[in-house]
Amino acid sequence: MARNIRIKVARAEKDMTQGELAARVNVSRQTVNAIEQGEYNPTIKLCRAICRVLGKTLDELFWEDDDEK
Amino acid sequence: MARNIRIKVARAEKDMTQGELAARVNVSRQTVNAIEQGEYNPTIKLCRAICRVLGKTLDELFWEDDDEK
DNA sequence: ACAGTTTGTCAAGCATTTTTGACATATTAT
DNA sequence: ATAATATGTCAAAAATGCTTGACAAACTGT
Repeated sequence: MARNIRIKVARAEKDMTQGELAARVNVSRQTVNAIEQGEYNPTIKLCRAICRVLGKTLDELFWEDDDEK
Repeated sequence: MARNIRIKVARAEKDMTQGELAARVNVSRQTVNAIEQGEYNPTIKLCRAICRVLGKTLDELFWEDDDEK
């Protein structure tokens, strides 16, 4: 699964740590880390929450052209 | 959780049944039905697969302004 | 009215996300 | 160099997406 560098960048733009983002979207820090590392697929609900906090759209943060898997 | 009428519409535009869409994205028909009924949150991977088959973007099919939850 | 297809729904079980707690490494500032 | 914060990672358990099989209700065409 692909690492999601875009979340990391968007987080940097907001000067936010993984822990802060995790708190804002009500998940554990490990979950945010795992998503950035591309270790598993979050639910659409969590993706939307992350987008709202980071001020981005689903397409900007979570679209991928290549069929994973 | 909100019913997703947009998938139903996009499916109709492609003249595709729930069963056909399910086969194309490798999930069960019940899963597609449950998503349209808004009964649970699919993973982002499944959302992307649905978007590719229906020729839509994540924002078009899966964005929601109101915080569900 | 009838047959065939599509959709909605239920329940039990399997698969994977997510949590919790913990620890090592990396980074930043003093 | 030291302390403090941030990140990466592991393992076991909890939560929830998803499957399978089945059946009723709704829709379509003949």
